Amino acid sequence: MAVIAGAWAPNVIWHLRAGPRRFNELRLDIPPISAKVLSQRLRELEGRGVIRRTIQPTTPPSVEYSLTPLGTELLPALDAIVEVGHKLKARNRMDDHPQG
Amino acid sequence: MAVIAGAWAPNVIWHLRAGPRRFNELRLDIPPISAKVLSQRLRELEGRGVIRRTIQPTTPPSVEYSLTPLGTELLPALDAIVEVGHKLKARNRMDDHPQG
DNA sequence: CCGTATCCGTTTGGATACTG
DNA sequence: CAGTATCCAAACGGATACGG
Repeated sequence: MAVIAGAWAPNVIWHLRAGPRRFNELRLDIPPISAKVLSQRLRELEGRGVIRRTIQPTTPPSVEYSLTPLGTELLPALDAIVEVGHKLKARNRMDDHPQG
Repeated sequence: MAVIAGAWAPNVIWHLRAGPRRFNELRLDIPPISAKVLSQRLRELEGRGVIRRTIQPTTPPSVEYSLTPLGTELLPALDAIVEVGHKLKARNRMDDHPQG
């Protein structure tokens, strides 16, 4: 499970699902994340082979992060967990307010 | 993701996949887990609706933990994550030892 | 724009001892 | 057997300041 460990790691993976994103784009995608933590997570996920870091030779240069093929395999799993979470929340609301 | 948060939570879920287990059985299933943490995780997972706690009126009485239907839905997701982890480990070994 | 370094409060989990 | 209470060290993440 270490592969998705750390605060915001699943969010980072999730926001890369549609294609490459830059550092500051990810910061805006995941509002309350700090630069420090985003940087840490990106480096960890890169070290584990979940994401790839690419420096684009544009003017000005920019850095892009994207999922590796293996990283992409995590998406359905994260989806499934989130969906169970939603069902659980709905059920717990019903327990508290039986008319819901 | 809070649904699987906390140390050993995925292991607890995993070891309930084949049916109910008792407290001390889970302790032995997950060797380095402490009673305190196992107790905490069981209580959290129960509170979230992932597992169910049942007191068996046997002699002596025993306590059994089992997955709820929603908890069972987490198994394929955990499987998928673990499998990606295995592939990642294999790939990283190859990177370090190109003949592997 | 893309980060890193430092400080610092909070949370976590382990060890141990104890209870019904 | 099935936990709970307490103490403690380590890890974590946030805020801030700073560098390439």
